[in-house]
Amino acid sequence: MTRYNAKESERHWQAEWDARALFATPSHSDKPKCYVLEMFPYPSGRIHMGHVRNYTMGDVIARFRRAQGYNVLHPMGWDAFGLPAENAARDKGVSPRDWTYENIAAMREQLKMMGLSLDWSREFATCDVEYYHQQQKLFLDFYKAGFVYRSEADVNWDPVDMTVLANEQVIDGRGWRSGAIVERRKLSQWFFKITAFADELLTGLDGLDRWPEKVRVMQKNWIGRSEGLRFQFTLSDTRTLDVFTTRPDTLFGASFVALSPDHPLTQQLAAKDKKLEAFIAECRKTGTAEAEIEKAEKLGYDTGLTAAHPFDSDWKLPVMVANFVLMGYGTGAIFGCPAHDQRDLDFARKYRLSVTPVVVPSDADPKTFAVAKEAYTGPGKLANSRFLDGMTVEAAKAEVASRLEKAGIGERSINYRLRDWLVSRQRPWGCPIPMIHCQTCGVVPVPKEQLPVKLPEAINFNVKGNPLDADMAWKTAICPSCKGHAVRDTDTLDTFADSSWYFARFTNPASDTPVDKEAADYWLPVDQYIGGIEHAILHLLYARYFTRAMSKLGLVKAAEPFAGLFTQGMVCHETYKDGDGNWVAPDEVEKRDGRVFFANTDTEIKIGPSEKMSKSKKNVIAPETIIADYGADTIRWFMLSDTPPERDIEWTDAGAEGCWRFVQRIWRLCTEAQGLPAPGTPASADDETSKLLRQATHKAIQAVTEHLEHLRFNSAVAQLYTLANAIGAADKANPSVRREALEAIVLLCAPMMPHLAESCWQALGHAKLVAETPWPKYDPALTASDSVTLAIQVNGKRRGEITMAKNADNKTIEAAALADEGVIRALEGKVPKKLIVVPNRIVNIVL
RNA sequence: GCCCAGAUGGCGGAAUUGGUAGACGCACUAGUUUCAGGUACUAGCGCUGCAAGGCGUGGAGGUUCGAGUCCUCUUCUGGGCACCA
Repeated sequence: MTRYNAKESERHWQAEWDARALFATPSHSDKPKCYVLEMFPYPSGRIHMGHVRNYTMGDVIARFRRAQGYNVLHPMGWDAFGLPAENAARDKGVSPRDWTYENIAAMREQLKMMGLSLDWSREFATCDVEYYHQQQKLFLDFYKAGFVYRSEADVNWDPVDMTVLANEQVIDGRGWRSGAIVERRKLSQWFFKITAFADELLTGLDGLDRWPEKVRVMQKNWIGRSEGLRFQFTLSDTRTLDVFTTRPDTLFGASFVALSPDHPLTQQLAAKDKKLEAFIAECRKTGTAEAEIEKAEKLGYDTGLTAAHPFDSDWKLPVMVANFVLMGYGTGAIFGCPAHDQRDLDFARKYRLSVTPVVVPSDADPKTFAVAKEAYTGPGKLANSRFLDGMTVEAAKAEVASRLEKAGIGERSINYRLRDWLVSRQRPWGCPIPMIHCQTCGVVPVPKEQLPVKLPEAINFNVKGNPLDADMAWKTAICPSCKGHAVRDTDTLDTFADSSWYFARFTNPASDTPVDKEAADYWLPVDQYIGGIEHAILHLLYARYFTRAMSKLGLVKAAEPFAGLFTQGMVCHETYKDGDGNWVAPDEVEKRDGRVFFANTDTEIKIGPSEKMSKSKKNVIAPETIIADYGADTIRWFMLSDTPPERDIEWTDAGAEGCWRFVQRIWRLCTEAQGLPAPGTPASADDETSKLLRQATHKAIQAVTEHLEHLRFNSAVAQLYTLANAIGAADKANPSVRREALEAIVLLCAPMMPHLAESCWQALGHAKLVAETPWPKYDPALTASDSVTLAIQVNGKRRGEITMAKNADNKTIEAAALADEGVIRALEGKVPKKLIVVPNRIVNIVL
C-alpha cells in the first residue's frame, strides 16, 4: 500500500490545471454566470490563516459552481497602496514599490500552493500605474458629475510628521509614529459626497436579502436616518438660528437653546468675548475617545443672548454654548428640553434651568407628574403645552411641524448620521489626486489625456511631512487652463477608494476605460462575496457608494456591487504564557497529558484562552508549515470542518491530524478497491448491502449539494464522513455499486480537496480531470429507504421503537406500537385514551 | 444606555423548522494488528444507576398529545453603536 503523497500530487495537479488553463474565464458564454470573489489581500508579505480560510471558502464555491455548469469568474488581486509599505520604506531604506511587488510575488507563490482555482490572467495590484490611472479617470468623472467637492475640514494634524492622521492613528491624543500631541486643524480637503446617496444606501439594504442581517443593521445604524423638524429661532440681536429636533412635540418644555462650540455663531461671538474663547478651548481639550466622552461633564457658557420661543415671542430662552452639542450633526444647534432628554436634564440641573414635563405617561397625573434624575422619553399625552395639551406625541409632532411650516420658519427634514467621506491623505504611497492648483484659475482638473499622474520613481522619505509635497520637480505643473505656473495636488486618495471598485475592474482588467461596460454588465453584481466582518461598514459602504455613483454616471448597470455577502469568522489558537507572564509560541511548546511544557523540558506553561491569531500574542501558526507537513488539501479540509463558517474557528494540531487521516482514508478506499468494473459501468444493486450503499451514496450527493448551496461547509464535511463510513462498512457490496459510491465521494470532496480528488479520480481509471467533470446527480428514488423506524412515545416519553414499511397504514402502525414490549410495560395495563400517529415519524400514546 | 447575535456531552458542533436530542469530527477508554517516523481495525463513550429506570439542550413559567425548536419573564457571554438632539 502506498501512502498518498500530498506534496508530489499537489505540485503535479497545479501544473496540470495551469497547463490546461482550466480557470481562465471566457467573457462570454452560454452558461449562466457566477462571480465569486473574496476580499483581496493587502500584500503584507505572507498569507496567514485568515486568508487560508477566506480563500478556501471562495474556492469551494467557485469549483462547485463550475462543476454545476456555471461560467465562473474567480479572480485575485492586491490592495497594494497603504502605510505599511511607507513604514518599511522608512525603516529599511527600500522603495515602497519594490517592497510591495516583492511581497506580492511571495504571496502569489503561497496562494498558488493552496491550489485555488483562480483566473490569474486578470490579476492586478491597485498600485499598478494602469489601475490608478483608471482610478484617476474615475475621480475626474465623479468630479465632473459633482460627486466630489473640496472643503475646509477639521482634521487630526500631527505637527511633527506634518500630516493628517486617521482617527485610528491617534492614540491617547498623540500621533502613533511621532508621539506628538495631535492638533485639530482646518484644512482644505477633498470629499466624496456620499451623503447625497444616504437615502439610496439605506433603502438599498432592503434588497440585499443575501447579506447577513447583522451587517445590514450595522450599515443602517451607521447611516443613522432620523426624521424631524428644522426651524428658526429669532435671537435678541435679531439674528436667526436654525436648530434640528426629532421632538418638536416637546417645544413647550424648552428651557434653553444651545450652540456647538464649533458653530459659526459661537466663533463670531468669541471674537469679541475672551471668556467664551477660553471656554471653547476648554471644550476642545476633551478627546473624542469613547471613554472620555462617557466621563465628560456637561459644560455650558451663557452668551447673554436670548432666543424667542417660536409660539410666544415674549418667552425668552437663554442661548448657551454647550460642549455636548456636535457641529457635525443637524445644524450644530439645539433647543434643550430637560424633562425629556437626559443630556438636557443633566445640563439644566447643573445650570439651574427650569424642568417642565410636557409629555405625561398615561397612568400618571399631569398635575403631579415630575421628572427627577431621569428624563422621561416614553409615550404619553401632552401637558403644559397650551394648544397641544391632551395630544399624543405623534399628533403633537405633526401639529408643531404644520404650524411652523405655515409660519414659514420651519420645515420637516431628515437628518443622517453619515458624514461625507474625506479622501485626501498626505501620504506618498497612494493614488495621486489628479488636480492642479493654479494661483490664477484656482483648482483645475488634470485633462484626461495628461493622465496618469504617476508617482515619482523615487520617493524621498528623508523629509518632513509628505514626500510628494517636498518633491518640487514632481509638484510643479503647468496650469491646463492658463498655461501658467501651478502646482499639483500632493495628496493621495484614501486607500479605501482603491478597493471600492476593483471588483468591477476584474470583469475586464485590460479595459482602457475604468470599467468595460459590457463586461461589467455581464458579470456584476458579484454573486458571492466573502470576507471578514471587520469590513462590515467602511469597505462595504464605500463599495456600495462607488457602485451607485458609477451606475448614476452610466458606467455600470448594477446599483449594488455584491448580491451575496458572507462574513467569515476568525481563526483562533490557544495562547501560552510562561511563569513570568511572557507569551510563548506554539512551536516552542510540547503537550503531555493535557499539560503544556517548554519543548524538551519540565518547565510548565500556562494555557490561556483561545484568541485570534496575532503576532503580539505569539499564537500564530504559519500556513506554509502546515502545507509543507500535510499538504494544502489537509489545511483546506480543516478550515471547512466542524465549525460553521461564520463563527470563529480554533486551530488545533489534533484536528489537523484528523484531517490528514481522512485524506489518507479516502486515498486508501480508492486505491485498495479490488475488482471494480470499468468507469461508466451502471450500478446494479440486487443484495441488501448494495442497496444500502446506493442509498447512502445518493443521500450524500443530495445532502452535500444542498449544504454547499447554503455555504454550510461543516455540514457538507460531516456528510462526506458519513459516506466514507458507509463505503468502508460495505466492502461486500456489488463492485459496480462500490464504484458508484467511490466516484461520488471523490467528486463531492473535489471542491474542498481538489488535488486529492484528481489523484483518486485518476486511480479510479479516469482520463479526464475532476476539474472538467460535472457535479454528480442523485436519483430521488434512491435517497430514501423503503422502511422507516418510528419512535413510540407514551405520554410524550420515548418507550420503544418499531421498524415498518414506509407509508404503512395507521392501523398496522397502531397495532405494532401497542405490541412493543417497552410500550406494554409503560402502559401498565391501562387503556390508551388517544393514539397520535405521525406517518413515518412517531407514535404517541396518550393515557 | 441603545441595537444585534448566541447559550446543546470533556471539546467543535448536528437536529429534515413542533416529532427518536447528541449526526459527524476531536479527545478519551478497552481490545486486536503492526510495531516504535502524525498507523490501521473492533467495541464503548450525555449524567446517574448492578439493572429496570430516573434526569438531561443557561434558568423560571406557559402553549401542546409532543418543545433544543413557539410565547412570557430572566441570567450570562460575544459583537456593534454611542453626548446623533
